[in-house]
Amino acid sequence: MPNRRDLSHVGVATTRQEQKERTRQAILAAALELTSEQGFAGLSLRQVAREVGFVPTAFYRHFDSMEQLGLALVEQSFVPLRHMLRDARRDPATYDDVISASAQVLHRVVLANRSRFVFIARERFGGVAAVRAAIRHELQLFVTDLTTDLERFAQLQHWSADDVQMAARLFVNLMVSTAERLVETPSEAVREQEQIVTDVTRQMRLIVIGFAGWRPR
Amino acid sequence: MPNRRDLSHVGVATTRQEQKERTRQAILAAALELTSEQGFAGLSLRQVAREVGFVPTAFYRHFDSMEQLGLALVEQSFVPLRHMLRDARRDPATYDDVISASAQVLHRVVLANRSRFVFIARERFGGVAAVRAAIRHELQLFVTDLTTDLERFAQLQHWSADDVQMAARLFVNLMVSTAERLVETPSEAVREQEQIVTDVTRQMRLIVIGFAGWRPR
DNA sequence: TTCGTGAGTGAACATGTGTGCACCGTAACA
DNA sequence: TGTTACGGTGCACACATGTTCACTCACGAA
Repeated sequence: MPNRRDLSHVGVATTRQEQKERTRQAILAAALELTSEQGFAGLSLRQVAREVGFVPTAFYRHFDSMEQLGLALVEQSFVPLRHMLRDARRDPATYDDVISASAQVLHRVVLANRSRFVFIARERFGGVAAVRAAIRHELQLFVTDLTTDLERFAQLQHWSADDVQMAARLFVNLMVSTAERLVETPSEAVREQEQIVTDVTRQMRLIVIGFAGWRPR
Repeated sequence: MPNRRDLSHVGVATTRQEQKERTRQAILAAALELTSEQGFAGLSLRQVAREVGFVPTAFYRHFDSMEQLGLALVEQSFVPLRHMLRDARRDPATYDDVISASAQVLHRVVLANRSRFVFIARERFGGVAAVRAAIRHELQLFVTDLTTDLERFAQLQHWSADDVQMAARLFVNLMVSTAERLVETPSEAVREQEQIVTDVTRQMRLIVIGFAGWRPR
């Protein structure tokens, strides 16, 4: 029987698969860190290995290629965003406040996961086609989810399906643009960060006002 | 006296600076072409040289570094967009049609300058910091220009300066997002291209409807 | 206690890279 | 008609890169 208490060093409990998972996470973290400086396309396998404390060939024990790493990073980077939207749906805020609440939640999530959002923004149109496609797919999921959410709103009940999706896309675009704006503004610039939050609040409000006056054709 | 008719080969009139300008343009074109496949950060000086038909060191006769090339590409890529907006201002369309006219003009300009828009979209958050900054600056110029344009609209006369700029930013975001959408949709997919145009038309209309109901705080 | 599996090693390879340097040929000037 | 300035060449260098292969050695099952 294996002795799970025979630790190789202090502190970390180490079964074999735990260790593997841990270095996998280390690879993801290192790649995210390096990508935020130079972009994923300009990232080399050897750089990742060096950052992790690897020999280059050990990389292949975890990923077949850099492209696979990129896809894993997309997956990982969208997790906080998916959670944010899931929570928002689970706990439906009062109608009037939902706008400014959303803006502030977005702000908080972006700040707490800065490097992941940098990755998404940077690689959305970056050099690796497979990564681009994966990100586009994730964003499209948001559009369809939000479309079904919007269909429940009273004001939009008589809209055509096309129009509802158009509105959903407008919101998702706004979310993406805002996340990009937040990410390209240094987090110390508190004043400008707040300006972005009030901007997106007003922009959403402007759009919602538009809802009332919209007449489907 | 130099003999300008003594052409080195057929066809092209060749003064020295004309020739230099021509190869400079060739470099820009080659770089744009290659960037659309792999991103500027992953583009090497030698690749550019190979594509142009150069020896690598000749590159330095035209640009100090790849970074300088990147900045020149930004400058060049924004030209059609600047012209589009200049023309739009010069020839102010009738109020009601200005929206769908703008959408179609944007569509036309993006199609005619596809590779340039790919470059902007890709490098807006790409790996080269100086290039990112240059693109952000150009887009900020659009926001301030559009802000002064919007201030002339009757409906917005009583808005605060902040609100007008917020609205301008919403429009510029929409323009950028739409250009990105157009660019990531194959130009043969006529149906989807048209969907994008009608989407942006409706989205702008939705926002303008919001203008009417907006009450500054 | 034995032993296979598999994460990580280390050397080697062919190839790509940025840049320095001496060099050429000719357009543009005196 | 020289003479020069300069766009482009060719070679060299010291790197960095992806991938191969045979290897170690400890976990974890028997």
